[in-house]
Order: sequence, then structure tokens, then C-alpha cells
Amino acid sequence: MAYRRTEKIEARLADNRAAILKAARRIVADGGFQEAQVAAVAAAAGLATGTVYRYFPSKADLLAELLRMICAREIEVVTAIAESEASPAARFADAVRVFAERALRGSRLAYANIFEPAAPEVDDARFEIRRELAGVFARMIEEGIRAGRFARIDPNLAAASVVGALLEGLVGPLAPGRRGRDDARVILDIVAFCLRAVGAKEEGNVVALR
Amino acid sequence: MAYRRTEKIEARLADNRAAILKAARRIVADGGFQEAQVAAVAAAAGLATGTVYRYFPSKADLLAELLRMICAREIEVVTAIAESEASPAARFADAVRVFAERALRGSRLAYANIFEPAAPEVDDARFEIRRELAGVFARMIEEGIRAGRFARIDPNLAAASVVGALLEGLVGPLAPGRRGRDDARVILDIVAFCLRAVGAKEEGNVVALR
Amino acid sequence: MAYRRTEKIEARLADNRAAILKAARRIVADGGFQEAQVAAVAAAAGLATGTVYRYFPSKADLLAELLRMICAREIEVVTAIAESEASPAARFADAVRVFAERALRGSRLAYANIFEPAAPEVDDARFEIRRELAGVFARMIEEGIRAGRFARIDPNLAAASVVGALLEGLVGPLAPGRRGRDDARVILDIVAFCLRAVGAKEEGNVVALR
Amino acid sequence: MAYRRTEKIEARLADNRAAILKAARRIVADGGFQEAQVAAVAAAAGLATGTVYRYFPSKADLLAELLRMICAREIEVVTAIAESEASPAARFADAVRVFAERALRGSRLAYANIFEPAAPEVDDARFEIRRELAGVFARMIEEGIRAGRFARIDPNLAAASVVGALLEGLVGPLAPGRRGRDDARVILDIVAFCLRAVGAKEEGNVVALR
DNA sequence: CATGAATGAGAATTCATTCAT
DNA sequence: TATGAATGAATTCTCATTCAT
Repeated sequence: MAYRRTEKIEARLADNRAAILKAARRIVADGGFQEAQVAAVAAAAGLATGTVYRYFPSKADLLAELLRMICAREIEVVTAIAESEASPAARFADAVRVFAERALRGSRLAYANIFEPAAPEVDDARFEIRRELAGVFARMIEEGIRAGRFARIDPNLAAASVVGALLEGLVGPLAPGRRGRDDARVILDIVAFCLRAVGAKEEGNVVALR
Repeated sequence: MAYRRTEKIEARLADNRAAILKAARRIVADGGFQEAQVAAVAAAAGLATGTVYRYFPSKADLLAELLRMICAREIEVVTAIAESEASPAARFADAVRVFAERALRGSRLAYANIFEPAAPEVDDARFEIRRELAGVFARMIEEGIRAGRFARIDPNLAAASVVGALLEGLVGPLAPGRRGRDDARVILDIVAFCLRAVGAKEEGNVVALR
Repeated sequence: MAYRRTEKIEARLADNRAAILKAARRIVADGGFQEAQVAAVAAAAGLATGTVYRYFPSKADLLAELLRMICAREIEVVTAIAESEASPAARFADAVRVFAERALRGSRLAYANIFEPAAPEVDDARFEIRRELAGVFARMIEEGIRAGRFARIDPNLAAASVVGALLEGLVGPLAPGRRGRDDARVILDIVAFCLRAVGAKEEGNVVALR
Repeated sequence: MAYRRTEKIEARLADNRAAILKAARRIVADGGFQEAQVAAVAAAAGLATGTVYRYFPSKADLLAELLRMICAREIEVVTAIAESEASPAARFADAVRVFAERALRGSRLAYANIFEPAAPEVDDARFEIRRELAGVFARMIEEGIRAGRFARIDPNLAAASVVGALLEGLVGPLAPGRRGRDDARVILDIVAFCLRAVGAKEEGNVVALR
């Protein structure tokens, strides 16, 4: 009789949403934001153009959410490490290392898109993401300083710089990894780089902790 | 009567070219790449739209060249320092400091616009520029390592990370300086950050050298 | 088991139909035809979009019926006056006055929205309504002429003009009433205007009759 | 050598603008605003879609200007009469008569479009036009009252009503003229209607003046 | 060479209507 | 019968590039 929103239907709705994001992700990974027109995304998701607008108010919102989706897990992981019981330096090193590992292993392409042009609204999302990521690092650095284990630097500046170093070093166009370097070695180097940068004491030990 | 490209004509040609680049620069600095339409640039340069195409094969080429123009001086300055006679650490510190000073002093906005993602056609140029800049730092780091004054790290990775740290820390959206911090202090911090990052010995002295 | 359209079901059907019209009326009154999308009307009626199509073959039909519904009462009232026993001039004056009163009192906004141009599909209905309203006035004028109390003019032209004067004067964009004038005074004026226009004799008396 | 905006070019520009308006006029006259899509208008004018935007900032502006263009002449004519030296009643009668003549003779279709739905911005133009037209009549009525030749009524209300009567009676959907009546007779009737409506004295003479 | 009007391929978004559940 | 998700045609506006003058 009456229409009922069954589980099956719910599942289809969720599927569509996911399908749209997935399609967008694939297209962006392949051809950048440039190629992510709404019609193309819809087609890739096997849906009509208008349907996309049932799930996202605008193209910009879709792309912004895509970005957040891609990065959310990374921030989560780093946050978990930041909240662990280890020593400041160990936590910081771990966070850098894990972030680097994931970036190199996983969505190298998606990360590259962090640097790619897009609509202003998408940039806002990017901004937010970086700010969040930097925030996690800033807190770790702050605690390191308070514990007397890091150099007395502006935690925000240091965090921004660390994030910049990570993104640029790992996934930017300069990334040595892209030119065939050994990932493990890159990770070791970048962890050491960041530890030194914040003036972490007992660097050797810390790195050994990994 | 054969056409002769006189000096006068040459001069006018050069003038127009420069005017176009200058106009583009102003527009990009003010409103980002978004507002740098060919017609707008032409108008700002006091020329007709079509004339732009006498000097640049396409909008992308124009913007790419604009980017190179803006950065050429920075790279030049850093290169000069890199080729000076000072000690590796001093040279490196100087390069970082001067770069930071110029970035903070010069139109921070223009920098932000240049380094923020903005236009797909320009990405290649951007990457090229960063690569070049990183190259200069890589050479300095390499020499520092060879001289036994820096930690033994991959110079390319370190250079990329330094560039990332500088850009993100100074002109990126997270830059503390953008939130009203004292520039001199930011510069001191970032120099120290980079020196530590590359494992420069006698850091204190080096910084004192400035 | 054969389907039986019970009274209960009939009632529900009528309810839904009424609910849709009511919702449409509210939306049109608030935001004009512009905002009367089928989905919006359905939502406001607490029904699903598709359900609207159970009761109206198309959006145009819905709006046309809405218009008729809104105006039916007005036409009814005017018709009742037209069929009363009073003298031609008195009837005419009364019809004008009552119409004006109702127009000014009743949601002026709704009226304005109804008479303002808004949706091509609805024009036919609008025309029909105006024609009907004019028809009632035409008959009154005709009788006034036949009784020798009105000037000998084309009743249809006069009726159309009277309707035009009423709508424009009372609810149109030029309506002085909309600019804060006293309603009672406006009504007096417009009745006098129309009486004079049709050449009603003993105008003073007629107006006094009210 | 250099491009020069010759007379020929100026003429072409003016031609294009005119061609666009003309094409729009034809399309609107034939199929109403509904069919006046930018692409259709451009095609009918023998131009590319984008070209329309060189001459009009938006579709709404184009249509609004079209409306103004269509009505400007009428208002001009009526204004000229309003400023003539004749007696108030004669001027008023003349204004009504000429307006009616032109409306019936000329662009009956275009006038009809005064009643047609359109974008909100176009409605504004319509509003403006009616206001202007009513303004001219209001001034005439005011002077008639001041000269003691018209009934003492609110000039604005009367003017609005006169405009309403004219538009509805002559070009509106109810207009008897549209149904094959003799134009000359219609004009006589409506002039008489309006003169009576404003309570003009010596009506006979005035009408005889025509 | 310079000009700037013309071009027209796109791309985002809306919403009446349909139809499987 | 009711539902509401899906559809996709339709439409406006932008802007890099061309080319007649």
C-alpha cells in the first residue's frame, strides 16, 4: 500500500551517495577536478545528472565532501596517535611516520589532488583539512615543548611547516618517491627531518621506538 | 616595401609584452587567477584582447610565464646566496631567511595567490618553479652534508620538505604570519626550524651570522 | 475481492484534494507562482509529490483550479448582488463596492499574486475568470442601460474597463491603497469612479444607498 | 593599421542591438515571453548566443528593454498631449483617445504581452511603465480638478483606474475590440467612459472636440 | 601589427513528471 | 492508493580564441 522506506531502499540511497562519491573520486584521481563535471560523475555512477543534486546541493559541495572523505581517515589516524600515551617525541614521530606511510602507500594520487586547482568552495574544504591536520600536530608540538623535549618554537608555525614539509616532500611534484626511491627510506628520512626540525631530544631513541 | 623590424618597433613589442604581464600580475594579486580573464588582462594593459595573442600563444602560456616572472627573482636571489663563499650552514640559513623575508615583505597576497591552487593550465609551471627552487636548496644541503655539517639525508627530499615548510609556514593558508604575528619573530623561528631540520651543527652561531 | 470506494475513502480523497489546493494557495500567497513547484506544494500539504498527480493531471491544472477556487466566491458574491432586486445603479454600485471591500480586506497579497502575470499555463484560467467577472458586470450594465439609467455604451467594453479599473486601482501595482491610503476612502472613490464611468444617474442617491 | 571604430562598424553594432530587440519582439509577439530564450532570439537575429550578452547583461535586461521600447513611444505621445495648451478635459480626452487609437491600431499583440507572465525583473519594467503612464494621467487629472473641471477624486487612484480600464478594455483578454468590434466606436466609447469616470464637465463639447 | 566584436562549445542547475515499490 | 527517488530535457551565462577590418 503506502510507500515505506525499507532497509532495502535506505541501502540503495546510501549506495547512490557512495556511488557518486566513488565515481567522483575515480574521475578526480584520473583527470583532476577539471574533469569532474556533474554530468560525468553522474554517468560514471550510473545515475542521471539531476540525481546528483538529490544528494549534494551543488557540485562544490560534492567535491568538498570528497576531499573531506579522502582526508578524514588520515586525520583520524594521526589524531589517535596524538592521543596515545607515548612520549611527546615518540608520538610526534609516529604521527609523522604513519601519515607518511599512508600517504606513500595509499592514495598518492588523491593526495596529489590536494594541490590541484578547484572551485573556491573546495579550497575552503582544503583549507579546513590542512588546518585540522596542522592543529593535531600543533598540539603534539605544544606538549613536547611543555615537557621540555622540543625546542621552544611557535607550535602553530612549526605545525604548519611540518604539514607543508610532509605534503610537499611526499606527494608534491618534487617527491623523490615519485622518482623511484625506496619508500621505507623516504619515511625514515622525513621522520628524522621533522624530529630534528622541532628540536626533539633523544632523536635516535625515538626513531628506534618505531 | 619590405617590412623592417626597427628598434622602435622592437621596443614597443617589448613594452606591450611587459604591460600584459604587469597587468596580469596586478589582477592575479588582487583577485586571484579566477579574475585573470584574457579580456580583463588586455583591458588592464590598455590593449585589445586579440593583441594578447600576438605575445602569448594562449592564456595558459601567459599565466605560466607570469608565474615564472614572479618567482624568477626569488630563485635568483636564493641562487646567489647558494653560490656565495659562506659556510654551508650560513648559506642555507641565509637562503631561508632571505626567502622568508621577501615572501613576508613582498605582497604576501600575491604569493598566496600564486601558490594557492588556482588554474589547471598553470600547474605545470608551478611545479617547475617549485622544482627549481627546491633544486637550489638541494644543492646547498648536498654541500652541507659533504662538508659534514648537515645530517646525512636525501638532499632532494630535504629540499622539497624545506620548500614545503617555507611555503606553507609563510604564505599558505595556515601561515601564522597571516594571523598577525610579528614577522621578524616568524623568520627567526622558521630559520631555526629549517636549520634544525637539516641537522645543521652550531646552529646558534649560524643564526648569529645573519 | 473487488475494490470498493467507501465513503471513508471518498472523504480522504476529498481531503487530499483540498489539502493540495490549500497548500498551493498559501504558497502562492506567500511567494507567488514562482515558488509553487509541485514538490513544494506536496510537501506543504503533507503528501508526496507523486500524490499530487493523483488529483491533478498536471501542475497547470492544479494552478488553474486554484485560481478558480480563489475567485469563485468573489464572482458568486457579485453575481448575487447582480441578481438582487435593487435598482440598476444601486446593484452596480453595490457590486463594485463589495468587490472592492473584499479585495482590499481579503489577502491583498493573494489577489495581487493572482492578478499579476506569473505563469503561462495559468493564463487561460485567469482570462476565463476575468471574462466571467466581466460578464456579471456586463449584464448589470446592460440592464442599467435598458432601464435608461446608464449611458448608452457597449456593456462589454464598459464591463471590461470596470474590471480593469477595479483590479488596477485596488490590487495592481499602482493601487494607491497599497501605498497606505485609507481603505474606506479608496472604496468610496472607486465606487464613485465606476458609477460616473457608466453614466449612472442620481449618483449621489445611489452612493447613499449603501 | 590600427583598428578604428568606423561609422560602418558603429552601424553594424547598432544594427545588432536593434536586430536582437527586433528578433525578441517578433518571438515574443508570436509565442510570448515563454519562447524568448536567449538562444532562439540570437538565432532569429542571425547571431551567436554569446553575442546577445555583448549587448545585454542578461536575458531579463533584454526583455525589460524590449518592453520599455515598445511602450516608450506611447508614453511619449500621451505626455505630449498632456503638455499641450488645450483645456484639461480636452487634453485628457485626447490622451485617452490617442492612446486607444494607437493601442488598437498598432501593436495590439505587443500590448497584449503587457499581461503576459515573465521574469520578475521584467515585471519590474512593466510596473515602471504602468507607473509612468499612470503618472501622466494623474497629472492631467490633478490639473482638471484644480481647474474645477473634474470631480474631486484622488488623482492617483483615478489614474490607475483609467490605465486599468484602458489596458483591460482595449488590449486585455476581455477587450471587445479583440472580438471584431468597430474600432472607431470602441474608441468613442472608451473616451466617453473615462471622461465620465473623472467627472469631466461639458463632456459633450469635449468629445465633440476630437 | 592592432583591434575588439563575434563566436559557440560547455557546464551547472532546475523541476515537471514518471514509476517501481 | 501513496510514495518519493529518479529522470533528463531545457536553459542561462561564460570566456578562450578567431578573424575581418
